[in-house]
Amino acid sequence: MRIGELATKTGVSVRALRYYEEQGLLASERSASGQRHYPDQAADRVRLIQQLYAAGISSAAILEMLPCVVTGVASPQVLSKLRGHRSSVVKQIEDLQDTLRQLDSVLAGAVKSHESGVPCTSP
Amino acid sequence: MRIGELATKTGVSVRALRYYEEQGLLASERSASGQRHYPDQAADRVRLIQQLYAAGISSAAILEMLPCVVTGVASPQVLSKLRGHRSSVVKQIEDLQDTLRQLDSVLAGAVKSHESGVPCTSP
DNA sequence: TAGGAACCTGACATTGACGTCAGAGGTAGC
DNA sequence: GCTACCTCTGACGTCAATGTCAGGTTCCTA
Repeated sequence: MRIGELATKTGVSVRALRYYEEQGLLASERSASGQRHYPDQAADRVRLIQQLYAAGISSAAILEMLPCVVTGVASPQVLSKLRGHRSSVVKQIEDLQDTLRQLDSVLAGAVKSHESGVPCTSP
Repeated sequence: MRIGELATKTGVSVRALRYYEEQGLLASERSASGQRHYPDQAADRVRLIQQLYAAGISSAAILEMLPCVVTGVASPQVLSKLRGHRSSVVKQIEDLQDTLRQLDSVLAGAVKSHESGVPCTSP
């Protein structure tokens, strides 16, 4: 498929896809005229990339770990970096759960008292 | 306390604290010479701000919700925004848990096979 | 074969949360 | 009062993942 189709299929912009290629994260075959063509599995890879981005992992780090994620085989160095990312993701989850509790307590208190108190709107 | 102490106490840079004030997130008393002075509770507020930032909430949104988080009273509009942020945090957590599973499956596979296979190092 | 949609490269713009630097003034211990 | 450190404002720099625009080429359908 061409880049536009991949973009609509994955919900990622054309610009972002070209950026992924620029970063070495996503390969493409080129037609004689220079247009990019992708196999079907490219969509999965794009989703994987997005997922790793969402975990706060940089493109350089993704580049490093991507082949391992695909092949399932990693050198010890890459392995330890993966473990590092893993624990950072775990910490992010814990922090977010903390935040969730904060928000929940605010929501609980606010819902109870928003009729009687002085509601705050804009600063 | 002065800004340097607050910075070391919270692990947030002096620059960031001034930025928070610039955004209206953190107030300070000024001495006659113009230096910022903070009460002890400022440290808690800074931590709260950091927590909200970590949840991907923008400074404008934090500014809006901060008084409510402190007082526990919110207007219906702010309340619905808070709910919106809540669900976005929930989604972030779910996404990160997905990523965690991905990383774990990679790690499991890689640990098993990193002696026999062709390890991938740098691209 | 015409014309509009899709694509190309290249380059500059954007956004948010700071980093950093300059030049000047404040604070505190001795 | 000296000295070392702290703080001030203001302004420009950074970084990463895109957005956007320009000027040109390619594809597809009627």
